[in-house]
Order: sequence, then structure tokens, then C-alpha cells
Amino acid sequence: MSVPKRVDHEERRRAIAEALWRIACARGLDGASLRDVAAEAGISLGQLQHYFSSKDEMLVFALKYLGGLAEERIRARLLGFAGPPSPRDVLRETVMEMLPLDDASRTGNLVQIAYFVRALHDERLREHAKEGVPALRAFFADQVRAGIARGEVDSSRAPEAEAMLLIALTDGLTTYLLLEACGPEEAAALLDGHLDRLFTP
Amino acid sequence: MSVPKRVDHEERRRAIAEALWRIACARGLDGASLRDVAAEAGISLGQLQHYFSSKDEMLVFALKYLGGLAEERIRARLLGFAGPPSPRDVLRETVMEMLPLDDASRTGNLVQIAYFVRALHDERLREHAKEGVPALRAFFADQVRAGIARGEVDSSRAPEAEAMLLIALTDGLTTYLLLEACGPEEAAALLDGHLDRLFTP
DNA sequence: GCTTTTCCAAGTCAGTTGTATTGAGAATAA
DNA sequence: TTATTCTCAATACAACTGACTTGGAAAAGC
Repeated sequence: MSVPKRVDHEERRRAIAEALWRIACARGLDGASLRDVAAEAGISLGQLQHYFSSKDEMLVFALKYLGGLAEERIRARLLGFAGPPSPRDVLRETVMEMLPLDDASRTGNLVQIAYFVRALHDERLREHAKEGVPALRAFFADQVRAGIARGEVDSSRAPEAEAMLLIALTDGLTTYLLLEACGPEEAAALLDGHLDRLFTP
Repeated sequence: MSVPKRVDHEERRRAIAEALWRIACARGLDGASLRDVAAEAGISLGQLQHYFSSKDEMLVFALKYLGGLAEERIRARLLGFAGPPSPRDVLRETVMEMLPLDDASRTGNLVQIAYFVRALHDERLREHAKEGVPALRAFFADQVRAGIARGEVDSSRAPEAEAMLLIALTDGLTTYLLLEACGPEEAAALLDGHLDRLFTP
């Protein structure tokens, strides 16, 4: 009846997605044609089309894959702490992991921005691009609430507002890091300064 | 000898740039072909090429024109104050004018972002995209310094850092306003909250 | 009047795009 | 073995891209 697959479809799709990122990082998402991606992945156009029936499908897959990897990286970083990290540690390390402070992270952010821009004009992608924001905001707000409960954050602070403020700050810092209008150390200092005023001893 | 121009070249170029914005806002900068722009401007492709010898030249002109208009809008808004505006007023009104809070401003921001992404991969555009940042930062820092001098801002605040923080916040808020992950009122409230803690009575 | 310059419409060009089709090779199940 | 399904390379295709050329119309200077 059903013939066992000889190749791992998901593995192939991931390899193609990674090739797409490399192109998107260097030349932008719109500059990545199917032929370019296939060449970068070392396969033929026909083979690529065998794994993705349309360009849109490839883009969506690559975006979800990217988001999954980022989430995993943050989780691993938080688990790297010896003891249970404080709310401030969680916020700081999460933001630091999201910022484009090294080359690998820079690539991820460039791809993410390429998706963001396309999402502004593309119905299908917009859903995928937006879906992560509320979850992140709720996560940050929970940390602020925990900080208040531990007496580390003034109780007059509104957790939801502080969360959104932090997300916006992260995003803005990302922009200017990518433009090289501000350096990594400065970005880290700005983040720490902001957290210093949120977490009053 | 020299025959007077029968049409105002700059006026034509501005009209073409505005057509480009309309397309870039709706479909992105990469989705704007010369034929599309010409059609949107109500002229032929040949005519458009008569005013811009290359697509790149058109893009750069439209970007500089956009920046000039934004600066002018901010200047006009600040002049609209009855008396001399306080440093806090200047910061608040400037940021509010930069945020995509209405449809016109939304268009401008969408175009600006389209340029930003292209600048990440395009040598020529990068210079034009970066050149405004230091000036804006210095302007914000001056306002913070004035706030300190008037005793409205705690003297422990570092003007340059606060300026960059405010720029990054503006940028982040812009992103989430465009994605409709946060509403105009909320963005204004977040900005005011941030300024509240910067300007301590 | 005539010449010169500006202006602009139509068409051509080579190149690239995403998609569709065709058919051959390979591996498994019967 | 034979039949079936998976895998994938090659090609074709219509649409679109930016750049370029040609030719003529309109207005100003002589």
C-alpha cells in the first residue's frame, strides 16, 4: 500500500528554510527567488517545488520555524541559571536573547524584520507575525507582577503597561542595533538602566 | 540660448514621489515597479523616466522628500504652542508627531519602514536612512538637559541615554501600532507614563 | 519664418519571476 | 518479477521587470 518515505520531509524543509534565511539576511526577503533558494540549498528548483508547492507555503514554514528556534533559545538560556532566576533576571535575559547582539542573532532579526514588512502588506503572513506578541506581553507582565509580589517592583507600576513598554524598547533597540546607530554595550546599558528604575530595591 | 523650462521639474518629481508612497504604503516598496508608479501618478513610463534616470534615483529623492516633510510637520506643531513649550512638551509633541496615530502618519511610517528594510541590504540608501538619527538624539538630549536645568528632571539622569531610550521607545511603539498590536490611546498612555517618570515634579 | 531645446509616448529588449508539465529513476510491496 | 508510489530534474510558459531607443510634438530663441 503506502510506500515508506525515503527522505525525511521535515528535515528537507528545514534545510530549505535555512537557505532562505541566508538569502533573506543578505539580500532581503523580496530578493529571494525560488531559484536562488534552491541554489543556496544545493538542490534543483524542481526538488524545492516538491517540498513546497508554493512560495507562500515556504515563507510561512520558514517563519514558524524561525520563531520556534528563538523560543527554544530563550528557554535554554533561562534554564542555564543555577537557581531559579529572579523576575528581573528573566526579563533581562529574555530581552538580551532577543536583541541582535551577535551575528547569529543578527541574522534572525533581519529575517524577522523582512517578514514583518511583508506582513504589513500580506494578509496571510500578518496572522503569523502577530500571534506571538500577546503571549510575550503576558509573559513579561507576569514577571513584573512577580516582582511586585516580591517587593522588588513598586506596586504603583502597571504590569501590562510595563510589559508593553519593555517590548517596544526591545524592538526599538533592535532597529538601531541593526542600523549600527548604537553599539551592543550601549544597548545592554540602556536595558539595564531601564530595569534599574523598574526594580527598585 | 537656454530655453526656459515649461514645466516645474521639482514639482513633477514631488508628484511622482507621492505616487510612489501610495504604492509603497499599499503593497510595499519592492512591489512598486516603474510602470505602477507612472500609472499611479497618471503619466506614462517614458515620462517618469524623463524625470528620474533610474529607479534608484527616484527612491532616494522620495526618501529625502519624505524626511523633509516630517521635519516640517514637527516644526509646525511645536510652533503651534501659545507660549514657549516646556522640554517635556517638546519631547511629547515630537514623539506624538512621529508615531503613526492617524492615516496620513501611518502612510509615512509604512514608507519609512520600507526604506529602512531596503537600507539594511543597500549601501546607497543606508547613509540616507542613518543620517537623521544622531541629530534627533542630540535634539532629545538637549531637551532632557533643559529639563534638568529647570529642575524638572532628576540630575542623575544621563541625557544621551534618556534620548536613545526615548527614540527606541518611539520606534517600538511605531512597530506595534502598525501591526495593530496596540491602539493609539494605549501608545499615548505609555509615552505619557514614561515621560511622567522622567519628569519628576 | 526657422532652429534648438525640452518634453513625452510607444515600443523594444534581455532578463527574471512563480508556476505548471513532463517524464525518468529509485525503492518498496505484491 | 511487476506494479505502484515517491522523488526530482528538465523544460516550458506567460507575466513582469528596469533600461533603452526612436520619433515626434510643443515651446522658446533667433
